Amino acid sequence: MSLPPIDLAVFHENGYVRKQCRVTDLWFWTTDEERDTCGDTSEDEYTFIGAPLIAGFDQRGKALKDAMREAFLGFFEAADHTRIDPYPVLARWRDDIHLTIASIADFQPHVTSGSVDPPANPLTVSQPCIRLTDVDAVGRSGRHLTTFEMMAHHVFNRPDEGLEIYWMEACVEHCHRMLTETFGIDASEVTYVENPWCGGGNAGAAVEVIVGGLELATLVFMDMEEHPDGDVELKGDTYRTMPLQIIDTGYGLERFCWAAAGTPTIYEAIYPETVDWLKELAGFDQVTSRWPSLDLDGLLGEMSRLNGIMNIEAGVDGDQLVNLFLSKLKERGVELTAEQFSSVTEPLANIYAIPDHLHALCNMLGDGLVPSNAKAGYLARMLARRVLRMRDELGIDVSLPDLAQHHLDINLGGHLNKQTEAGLLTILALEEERYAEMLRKGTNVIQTQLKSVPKDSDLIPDEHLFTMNDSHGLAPDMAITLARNAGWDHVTLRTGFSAEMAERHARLAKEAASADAKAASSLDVASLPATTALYYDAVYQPSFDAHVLACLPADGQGPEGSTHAVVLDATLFYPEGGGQEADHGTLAQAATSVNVLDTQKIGDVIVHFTDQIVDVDAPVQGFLDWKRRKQLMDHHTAVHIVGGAARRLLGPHIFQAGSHLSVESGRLDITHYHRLTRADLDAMEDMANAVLADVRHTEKTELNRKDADLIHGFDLYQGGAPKGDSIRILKIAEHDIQACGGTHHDEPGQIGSIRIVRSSAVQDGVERLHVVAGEAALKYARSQDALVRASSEVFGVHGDDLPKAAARFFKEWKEQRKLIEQLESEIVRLRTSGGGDASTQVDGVRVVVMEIDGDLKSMTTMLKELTLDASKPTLAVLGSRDGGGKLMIAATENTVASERYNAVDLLRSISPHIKGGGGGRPTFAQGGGSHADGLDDALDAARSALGV
RNA sequence: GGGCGUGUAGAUCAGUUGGAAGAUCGCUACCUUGGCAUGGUAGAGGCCCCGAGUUCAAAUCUCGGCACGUCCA
Repeated sequence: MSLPPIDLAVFHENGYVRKQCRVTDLWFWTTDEERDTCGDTSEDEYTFIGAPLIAGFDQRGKALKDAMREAFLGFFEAADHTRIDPYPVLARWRDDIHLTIASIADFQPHVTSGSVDPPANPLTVSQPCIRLTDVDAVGRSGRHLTTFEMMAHHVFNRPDEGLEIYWMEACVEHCHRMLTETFGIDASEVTYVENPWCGGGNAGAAVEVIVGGLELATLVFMDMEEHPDGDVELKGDTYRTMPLQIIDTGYGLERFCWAAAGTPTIYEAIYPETVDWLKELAGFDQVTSRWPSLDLDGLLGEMSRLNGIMNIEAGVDGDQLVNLFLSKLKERGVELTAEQFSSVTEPLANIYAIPDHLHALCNMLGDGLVPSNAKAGYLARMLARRVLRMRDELGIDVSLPDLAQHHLDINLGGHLNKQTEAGLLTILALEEERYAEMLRKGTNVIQTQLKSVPKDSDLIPDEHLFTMNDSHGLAPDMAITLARNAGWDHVTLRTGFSAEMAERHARLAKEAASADAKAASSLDVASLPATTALYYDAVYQPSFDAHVLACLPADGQGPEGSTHAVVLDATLFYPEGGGQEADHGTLAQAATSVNVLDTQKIGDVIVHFTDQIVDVDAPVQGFLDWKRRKQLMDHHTAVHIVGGAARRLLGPHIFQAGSHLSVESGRLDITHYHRLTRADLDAMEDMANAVLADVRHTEKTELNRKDADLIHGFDLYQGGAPKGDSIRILKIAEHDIQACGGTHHDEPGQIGSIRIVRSSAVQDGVERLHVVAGEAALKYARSQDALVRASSEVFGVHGDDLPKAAARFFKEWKEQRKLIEQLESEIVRLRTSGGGDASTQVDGVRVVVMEIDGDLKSMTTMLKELTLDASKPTLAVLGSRDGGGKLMIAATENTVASERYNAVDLLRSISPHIKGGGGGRPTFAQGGGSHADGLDDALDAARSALGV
């Protein structure tokens, strides 16, 4: 079964009729009886270019957006909706996406699943969103943006519970009234297209709102969920109705602005100042003077109308598209060459994309994101690099921080959510440095990569281009430019290469995704009741009484040595989670006591892995390994305190990127754009210890998610998105407030002391702090002392003098090593000059056969001394008893010595005496063996072979 | 999270099949010059990132670690 028609009173009352589109086959509503296309097809051109459809909005840029947003939100407020503040563009409350891609993303997954109440109902919001899927089309299509505001009105109905605020009829009525009354759009310009929506496991009827050939909004009526027994089929999946009915609307703020401005592209409507500024900097008007006959305005007008019907998406082949454009333009009486076309469109595409990318970048960094080579941070770096590349292509000499400063002032009114302006500019300056460094290295990479490619070649082999892109960050077009500069004058980029590379990446990603399928726990505890967690309310209690509900065979699930999985009605044992390791201890029954080796949470049930069986349906007494628990708590609370110190000292971009708490130490990963110095660590350590002294009590509260978000905001979710609808919050005075499910001290002073041992790099943009606290801090200090003591005993100095002594010994070691080399070669000189016993003349060649002390390295030094002087043709055979016997033979190159003797042959003939082998070049051979006592025989064999 | 790449002189980088550690710039001294720019000659400067393994022999091959870079999700 498919969905029934959307037949609403609001359509009939406003003179709409239902028709089927002859292009897309979709059903749509229109006031025009004659109309046979739905408005959003390859035959519907934009009608608003140069002829705005929305009157009364004469502003441009930020002022236009502000006025438009206010008109929208004001309309829905007047219609009893509550206006809520937008959420961050970084979706920190979710673990499935990095960026907020739609207004409904604010409420997923907890509100849309029904487990948490929405902040208001019905509500209206204008949510800044970022989508990077079509990043390549931005600037070129005239309408694509990576960042936009999705204006919306949302309703969450629960008809089963009698909560029905409004559904399709009222929703479309609101929409229609707003379009025609608030924005004065003629109803004849508006078509409503029925096009069901599905995604992410949900589906529902939906209406697309098309105005002037442009999709201004989508109204989704989400009331179904994917289910095998569902009776509605959409795009191959079956769905059934669900208890929650959600209205998910999305109105494109920037598209409303465009329809009101009627500019050739959307970018001129929302970023006019930046577009003009960049045009001036890039000298765009020179393009016009280059071809005086070219009607630039006419061309741009036709192009933007064409953009409405042409499908410019990422991955479309560039050359094909140009040809298509040229032929379409020709049909419309605009004739120009491919060269003229690209010299107009290429710079414009960059000029349009730069403000868009800067907007996304400022919003992301503004939310406290740190650029990185992985995860969300990489998205920011990619955008920054795209801006820099486009800037360089335009030949504009303005730094990235200056571009951002301009954008911040003009298009954002100086507003950043969290990050400071100085912080933003610092981060961008660093990104520009990295980019410049990458380009500089690129020139070297080109040389090594293309060594095997002839200079007159037309094409660079694909493999080289892939490597340059994937491993060195040089995009194919950039690699071509660099190659041309480096002397490969004729190389060009093969048509369709970029598309192939994207495919290749997609394929690799798919393979990687299909490769990891993790086995879930096989223990079946789903039928057991949720275990009552005692560890939050009684953090200092070491023992408890409980009742055994189940004792299952461990079945290889637990740690080594565990035989059974025990479930109790309540427990004080903390199961591993939130980076904190599990509690250990014992369970005692009458006469027996078993060890708890691990504790895990499976669903709502806490499982104790034990080394023996316990009686089921019987009382039990549990005892924690209190020393272990206390140490884990020391580290956990300490890590919160250190995290707070980092945020206060380093800036608002510090977020927790992960943590691990064990008995030995605590690890805290924080986002930061610099490597940390010891001075940074010392400052944090001082502040952390001051907190121990100053803060008497921590505050632990439990709030439902809605209130937690409202009261504390999203900085709460440092350690990732919590799962349930109830949030535990740990507050350490004003120093640090976080959602955390771990066990914590009531009194920070219990920790004693905190040491930040060192920092290391996890990935670019993430620093790992190694922390020891309490007993572990003491242990650490002792082990450090022991190191110093042991080392200073070796040198025979006092611990304070250790660095000086080590430096002196290292320096002397180097000097003496040099001296030994000199002396060794001096010995050789003495033993071989002036007719010493080791040296014999044979027909004009000095033949040296001698045993020396030393390894291969010092032997080569001596051989050099002997054979590198061309005025003294020499054949030298050196032997050493080092490591089973070494032999080394060399002849002075390009002399009678090298003509007469072959070092390799000679070596092979004598090396059996030391039970070894060897090889090398005819003038230089070396080898070794395993029988040092045979060295004399080997050297004698050499002497007799040489006749000396 | 996955893939790929790179760690060699103070700096930037070469280093072929495992077989004698190199270039350019910089540094020091000397020569050339009235002085400077420049030019010339000579020299100093290396735990070839760290640790194991294979081998007669490892900067080079294998494994592990550390640090950095890059692409993708």
